[in-house]
Amino acid sequence: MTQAVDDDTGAKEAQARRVTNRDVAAELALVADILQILDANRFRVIAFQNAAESVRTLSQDLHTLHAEGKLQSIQGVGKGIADAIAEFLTHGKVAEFEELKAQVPAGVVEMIHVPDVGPKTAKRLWQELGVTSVAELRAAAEAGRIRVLKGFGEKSEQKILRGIELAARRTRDRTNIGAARPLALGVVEALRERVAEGAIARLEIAGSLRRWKETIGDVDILVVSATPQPVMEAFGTLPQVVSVLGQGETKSSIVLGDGLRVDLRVVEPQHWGAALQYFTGSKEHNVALRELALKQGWSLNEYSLTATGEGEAPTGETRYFEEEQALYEFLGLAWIAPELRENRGEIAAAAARTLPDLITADCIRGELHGHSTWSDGTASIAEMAEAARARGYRYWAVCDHSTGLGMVGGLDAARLAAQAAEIAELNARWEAAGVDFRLLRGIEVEILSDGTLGLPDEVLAELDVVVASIHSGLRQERATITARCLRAVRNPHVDILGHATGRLIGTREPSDLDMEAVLAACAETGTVVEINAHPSRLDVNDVYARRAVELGCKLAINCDAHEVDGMAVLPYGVAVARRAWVTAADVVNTRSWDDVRGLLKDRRR
DNA sequence: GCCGTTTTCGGCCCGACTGTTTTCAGTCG
Repeated sequence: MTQAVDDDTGAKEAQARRVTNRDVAAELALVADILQILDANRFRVIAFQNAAESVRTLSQDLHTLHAEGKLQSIQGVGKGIADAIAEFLTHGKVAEFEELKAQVPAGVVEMIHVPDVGPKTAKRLWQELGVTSVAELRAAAEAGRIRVLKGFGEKSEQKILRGIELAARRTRDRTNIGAARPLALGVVEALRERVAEGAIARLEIAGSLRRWKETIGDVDILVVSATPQPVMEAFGTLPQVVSVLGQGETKSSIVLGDGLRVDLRVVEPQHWGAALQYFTGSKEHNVALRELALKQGWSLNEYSLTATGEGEAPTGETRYFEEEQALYEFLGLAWIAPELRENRGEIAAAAARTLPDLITADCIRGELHGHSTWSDGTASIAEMAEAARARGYRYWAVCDHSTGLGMVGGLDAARLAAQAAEIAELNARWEAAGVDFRLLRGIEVEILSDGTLGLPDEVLAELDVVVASIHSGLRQERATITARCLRAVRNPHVDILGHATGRLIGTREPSDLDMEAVLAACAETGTVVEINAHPSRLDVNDVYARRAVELGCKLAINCDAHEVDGMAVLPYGVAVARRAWVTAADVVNTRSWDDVRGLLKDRRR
């Protein structure tokens, strides 16, 4: 359809079409920062922060919701913010926000992202010293110009310089879980080695790592110890430590070499349940839980419940919980798995006893996407199969790249036939030996730029499993890449849509796909949606996986292994599924191959 | 600015640590 563009309205609207959920979330967060510096009502600030977070984790596209007049259905978005979002979507900016931005230099907003510099500090340094950027902040601190201000001293300057240093050290705000988890486990191991036998009675990694969030802000370690002091000292002097941010009687913070911050908290045994709950979060879950407690007449903190006098218990009565589950039960809730604690309906479900029976890693009976030296893998098919068997799998699909992905020397029909002979030979050997394991013939077929596939249909039809993925042209415009993806999904031979958005966490943005349309098409055609378990991908993510199941899709959790150790990432994929409220029944590769085959699209084999 | 098995108005979670103070504000989680 073509339309005359007779003024700049059309151009603006064309530009506005490129506004993404992420853009809106960033804008709302920026407004929250500015409002903080301007010392606005703190609840107004929180409202913008909440709205930003809701938009950021939204599964549906804002443009769609706007067109349907449903912006206010987003949690934390009322009339005011809905109107602002609508204005941003159509015009690319919001008049009211532009006025706010004009009041505070962008560099001052950046300053509040320096650790230990908050809105109050940034505002004073800006207004009293004329500091308007992080660079100027560093210069002022180095020149000793900050200590002259009332309430600041030499240590304040050092703290600011250290904050700038730490901010520069970390390449991004959050660390990928695939990097953070081994680092955290290493800290725990080193800590245990350096304290006396029995000094640590209980220990758990809490925080976003316990919730298996895809990126980790910092690591929270919770400990019960009769002798906290030596534990604290050992923690502060671990070999991994590059900086000690603080050390008190019950709380210490350190920074590791790559900038990851680790907090250690020591609590008494009777506080364990409340403390573990508290430090596991999320903040949003905790706020909702405390509100629920207040309605029942109890104030909740990291130690206990204390009666407010509003309920039946006398004011000041205190309840302690040695286990987390007892705390949840006291509030009338089933225990909630950490992965669900994001305030996405889990508290209501726990109250109604309708929480899902979440999938676990040992439910996985085989995988439907992995590579070998036939394309860009580092191990032979036989080696990969042995690794799969060692993990207790009953089947593993050899899905090397097809032609159409130049750099990895993908398989054409002839090489695929040659590969089939190798697979058949291995399968025959196991069958003769009575081994309950089989390799599946598969392909990771390239979705070409127009939505056609890297191999012809008649070749795909012979295979057990066809995974279709996009590896290039990821930056195509929304309508183009969506149509391309839909065409592949509608191919009757495509069983699984591989790593749909193509994102690489922290380094490559997801494609601008209309995921609602893609997932709906997967549901309609019976195309299985992959959760790619590689921690740099985790694609689809928890939000889309949950939406996929809501729309009626089946999922597959695949490691996309390129080496024998590549199957070790399975827990990350399972965690995405758990965060998406997924049960074993939603995931095809929790079943035997005979059952999986019946669920796949192409039934002509 | 948002929101409602207390409410369309009046709430909106709670504590540790730090640095600079002589009682607390700021920051963070």
